[in-house]
Formats: sequence, structure tokens, C-alpha cells
Amino acid sequence: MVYRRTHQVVKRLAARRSAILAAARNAAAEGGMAAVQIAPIAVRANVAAGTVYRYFPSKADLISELIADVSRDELSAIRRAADSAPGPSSALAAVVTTVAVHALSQRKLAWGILAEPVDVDVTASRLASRRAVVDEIAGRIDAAVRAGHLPAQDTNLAATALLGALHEALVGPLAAENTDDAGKLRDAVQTVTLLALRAVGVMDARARGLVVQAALPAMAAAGA
Amino acid sequence: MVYRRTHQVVKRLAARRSAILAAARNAAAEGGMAAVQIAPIAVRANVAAGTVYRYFPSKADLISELIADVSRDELSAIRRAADSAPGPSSALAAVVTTVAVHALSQRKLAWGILAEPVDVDVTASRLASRRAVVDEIAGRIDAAVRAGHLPAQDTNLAATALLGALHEALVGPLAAENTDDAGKLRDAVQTVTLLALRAVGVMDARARGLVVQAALPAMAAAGA
DNA sequence: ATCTGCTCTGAATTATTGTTCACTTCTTGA
DNA sequence: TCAAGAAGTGAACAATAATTCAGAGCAGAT
Repeated sequence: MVYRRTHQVVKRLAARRSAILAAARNAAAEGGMAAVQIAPIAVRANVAAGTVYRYFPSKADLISELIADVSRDELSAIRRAADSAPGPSSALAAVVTTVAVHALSQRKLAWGILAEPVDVDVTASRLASRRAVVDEIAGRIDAAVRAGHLPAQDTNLAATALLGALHEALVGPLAAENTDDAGKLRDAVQTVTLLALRAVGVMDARARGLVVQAALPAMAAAGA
Repeated sequence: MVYRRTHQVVKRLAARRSAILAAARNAAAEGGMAAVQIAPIAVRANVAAGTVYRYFPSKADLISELIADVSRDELSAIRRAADSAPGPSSALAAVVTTVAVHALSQRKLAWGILAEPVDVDVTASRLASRRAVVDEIAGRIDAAVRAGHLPAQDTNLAATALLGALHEALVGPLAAENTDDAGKLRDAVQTVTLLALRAVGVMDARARGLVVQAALPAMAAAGA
């Protein structure tokens, strides 16, 4: 053989792969999943359409990896927030607030990742993404239940419901469109967090306290 | 003119229109929105593809009308349930339970109407459908607040969150697949209803009572 | 310098569906 | 029965994007 991949080439290939994924992510963040089309993404990434297929077998694979990427980022933010909370109830509040803040800070992306119509089948990776977040929430509810702060319940169902509530209220089509007014966004986050905590059985008064405690670090972490 | 639409013809035309809509509805109930395609629907309705276009200007119009139809049915069921409840809190519980039961009894249809990917733009009618249900829920929360049964709150946001919670938990991709076990379905409905009531501020003990009261009539009305 | 083999290109192909329309069939009133 | 006009038909068309592939361009070894 008279050709072998040298380190330099390997690096360039990896960079190109990232560039394509980043282009897809930007497109999704700007125009939702509908904007994730091979030709425009190729343009953004400064490659030809055919090149995309040298890195991803199909559009479905590209989107799946995009979803996994975004999901991974969100999960780590959630874990970080939860782990630096003082107790199980605070951790739960932190998780919920973080999910809410993330959803709001990149609404189109969040909606695209989670629910927006796509022409290819990405059910599996969407499911995995959802499941991961739900599991995280469920785990925190569970911890609060074990600590005696919440009544016993079907934590998985509860976590699923919370995720649905947060997304519908914040990024769904009925969510208010004021992305600009930071105060209103803060209010919305706090309101849905309060709802979520009460839903799983936190007493109103205590829930209000937890909401306030969780708000600051979450907003700060999001750079808002 | 030597031709005029006679009553018989008018009736036949109306029947055909209904047949096409019904075909679309059945297709959606069986295979989701993806199965709502002109050619297959024409076959189901025993007409040619071209005929569909004599009744609906475009696929988008057909689906919009389908969504409006289903939504109208659901809304009337919701109102009926609420209006026959003894008080504001019971009415709220009835509304929530009814939404849950409806969603469960026709999961694919519900998912299709509300959120499933479609190739044409039906945003407007989906939005109207959602808004109608949310308004109904919000109105009932409002009534309960005014009656002093619930703390003051942003009822619209709360109603949106509840709708999201119900749908994600019951018809979303993470919902359990046991459509067959009636007992499990009943449990799921009651669990999410409980969550929803607590979310808007109903005390745990009282919520449990309301859930049980609301369950029977709703299940009965659904013919389950 | 040059040969080999990998990577990139982008126009052409493919596949899927909604939509159209020239033609056929049916209905009505005389 | 027949002419006029409406409704129905379904094969052909159009539009949109994903996907392919033959050839051009590059990088590495000798």
C-alpha cells in the first residue's frame, strides 16, 4: 500500500465530521428540524452534499447522532445541577428547573429534538433521549420519596408527565413567544417548576421555597 | 339549464364527503397521520384519488377538517363531563379525567391530531384544537380558584402544562404499550389525574377523593 | 516526479406523494 | 330518448429532497 492515513488526515476527517454535526445543530436551532436538510447543511459545513454521505450513512443517522449529542449535553447539565444541590428535594427542584431553562434557552432545538415532525425515522434516538431525561427525573423523585419527603408513587409515570408538562408549557406551540423578556421567561420557569413539584406531592409552601432556591443557579449556569 | 342538484344528489354528495373524512379518521386511528395519504384514503372511501379533490382543495384542508372534527367531539365530551359534576373542583377533576380517557382510548388518533409529524402544514388547526382544550381546562381551574379551592395562579400556563403532562404520560412514546389491560389503563388515568390536580394546588388527600369520584363516569362515558 | 488509493464533488437519479386534467359516466329536465 | 351540465376517474405530472456515482483532486509512499 502506498497510502496510509496520517495523523494530520485523521484530524481533518474528525474536524469535518464535527463541522457537519455542528452545521446540523445550528440549522436545527435556527429553523427547527425542517431546516435540517442535506444540501443546506453541506453548504454550512463547506462541503458538497455527497461528502455528508462519507460521514453519515443517511440523514436518519445524522439526525440520530445530533439528537444524541444534544441529549448528552442536556443530561450532563441536569446531573451537574442535581449533584450540587444540598438534598433530595433540592436536587429534584434543580433538575426540573434545569430542564425548563434548557428547553427555553433553545426552544427550536428542544422542540426539534423532542417532537417536531421529521421526514425520516428517528424514533429510536428520540426515545432514548427522552428516556434518559425521564430516568434522571425519576431517579430524583425516587430519592425524595425514599427520604420521606414525598408520598410513594409511580415515579416513572410521574417523571414522564413532568417532562411533558415542562415541554408543552415552555416550548410547545401554545407557549408564549416572548423570548426577549428575560423576566417573563424567569417567571414561566418558576411557575412550571412550582407546578411540577406540587404534582409529585411537595407541599405548596415548601415547593415555593425550593423553586426560588433552584432558580438562581440554573439561570446562571445557562449564562442568562 | 337542464340540470339542477336534486335533494337526492345533495345527500349523496354530503355522504361522500363524510365517507372521505371517516376514511381519513380511520386511517389516522390505525396508522397515525402518516397513514393519511390521498390514494389510500380514496380507496377506503371507495372513490378515485381525483374525487377527493372535488371535496377538499388540498390534503392540508382535509387534515385540518379532520382535526377540527375530532377536536369538536372531544370538547363536547369534556364539557358534558364537567357540567354534570357537583362543584368546581369536581368539574376540574372530571375534565382532566376525560381528557386522559379520550387520549388513551384512541392513542394513535390523539397523537396524530396533536403532535405527529405531517408533511403538510396543519399548524393552525392543531393550534386551534389545543387552544380549545386548554381554554376549557383553564376555565375550570379558574372557577376552582374563584371558589377558593385553589391558590391563585397563571391558569393558562397551568392548563397548558396539564395537557402536556397528560399526553406525554399517556400517549407519548414513553407511555406503556398495554392497551389491553383495562385495569392498568384505569390506574394510569387515575395516577396522572392525581398528579394534575396536585399540580394546580389541590391537597393530596382531597385530590385522591376527587380522582376516584371522577373515574367512574369518565370510563363509563367512554364505553370502557 | 509519479503512481496509488483515498476523499471530495455536484449533477443526475430515485423515490415518494400530492395534485391536475382530459375523458368517461351519471343525472336531470324537456 | 336526448342534450347539457355536473361528478367521477385514474394515469400522467410536478415538486421536493434524499441518495448515488463517475470522474476530479489530493495526500502519501517510493
